[in-house]
Amino acid sequence: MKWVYVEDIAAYKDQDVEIRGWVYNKTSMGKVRFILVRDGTGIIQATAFGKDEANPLFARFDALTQESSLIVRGRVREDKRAPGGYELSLAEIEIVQIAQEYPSSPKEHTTPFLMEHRHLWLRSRKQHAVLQVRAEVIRAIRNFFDDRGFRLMDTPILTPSACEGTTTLFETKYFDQAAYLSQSGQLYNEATAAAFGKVYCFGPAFRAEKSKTRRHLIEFWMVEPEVAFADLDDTIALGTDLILFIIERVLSRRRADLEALERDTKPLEAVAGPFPRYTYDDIVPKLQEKGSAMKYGDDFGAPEETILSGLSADPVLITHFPAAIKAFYMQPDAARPDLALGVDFMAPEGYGEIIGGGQRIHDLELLERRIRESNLPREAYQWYIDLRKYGSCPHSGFGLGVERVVSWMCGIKHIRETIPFPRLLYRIYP
RNA sequence: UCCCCGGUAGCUCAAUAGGCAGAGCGGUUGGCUGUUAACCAAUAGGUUGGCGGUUCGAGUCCGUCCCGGGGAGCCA
Repeated sequence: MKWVYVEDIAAYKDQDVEIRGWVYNKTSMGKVRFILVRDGTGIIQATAFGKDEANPLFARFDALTQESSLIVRGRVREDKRAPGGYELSLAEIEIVQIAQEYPSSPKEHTTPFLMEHRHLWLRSRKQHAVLQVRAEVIRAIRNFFDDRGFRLMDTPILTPSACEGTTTLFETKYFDQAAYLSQSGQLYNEATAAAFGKVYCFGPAFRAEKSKTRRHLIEFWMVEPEVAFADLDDTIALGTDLILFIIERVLSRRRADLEALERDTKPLEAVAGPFPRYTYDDIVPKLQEKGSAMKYGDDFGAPEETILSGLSADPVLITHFPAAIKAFYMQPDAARPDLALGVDFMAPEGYGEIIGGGQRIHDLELLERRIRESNLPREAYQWYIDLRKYGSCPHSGFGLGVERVVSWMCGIKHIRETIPFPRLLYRIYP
């Protein structure tokens, strides 16, 4: 008998098939029995009628517990009463393992309990839907760059020096020396971009910050493109195209998952581009008008992100930040050297910053000066400085946080549900 | 790191003013031919997060520690 998956079941109407999976739930009415069988791709109801105690089918049915693994065989039948439109008329149950008493029921649970059982929580409908969307977002990102001639250049996770402040880095041993878990592949991207023109890296980033918010993970995934000879406007255009592409893919391919999450898709459908664009100088008075207490020269806090989120149905772009609050490698504006040619993309609906990027310094002397002013160890950056000696050119790129985009697509409140095993400030288990 | 909240049965929660620790779900047993978190009946299930204190008596009050949750700050 053919082993099939629930997501393909419609193709097997009125045929005998085999499904391998787990008991999502079961119920019995005396002479009619139902098993909701979950196989990883979907859930189908298997039904059996009768009350023949000699029939091993019924004895096996009775033995099943929640999340027991099993193989069911039977005929696929169209039935309007069944969710999904199809159910399986049971001919045979083969028990693979009887699950011990399952710690969670299909009823309500608190966040600490669910997080403690994250390895099992993944089996539930909503978590399944979120992670399907995540997989789609990642696939969309890879397709987007691969189809546009970008080369995937993996950057190291173990790095020899602090790229930014050491307080935000995880330190580990590298034989006899110290090493740090990468916060970003960007500096290495600048090297590969000079070798391949258009590159991207895609991997985990680690931050040892004691951030305890719904928008931060200690370990998160980031895609970072870098393009040689591209300026700030080029990188804004690229980021805009990427976001529109991701939304289109999720809407066209994961609509059923968005429905399972009760995500109102209208705000996603409304995102069109080009995205509204403000300079830092323009946006600060606007924020102050709307009640923000920030002063010129401050970075955005949570209240500012909320106001920015409400300005448009599209993501809102902020450019030309004061150089003092941005990273050392940001290219200053030619006309206003106190401003950096950086851009932040703020997602609508309160999902915060999803892209941060900009143009990098390509002038040797300027970069050396900025490294000195930032009190960074010159030796550690020698290779990075070299890039400005040998065929330097203007270049730009950005980083997009995968989990924040997935949160936004799914319309879920907390970023911890957008990755199978979130690393949080007070949680590293499971 | 700071502010706020919480920890009682496997889970979700009750327990007047300090006075016998309970219910629903889940488990088990039985019943029921269309259930979707079924329903009906019965039944088992407890070191009230740890330590110390006040009291005739502490789940409840006090101290302290631990573990979580919400928010702020921090945050290429």
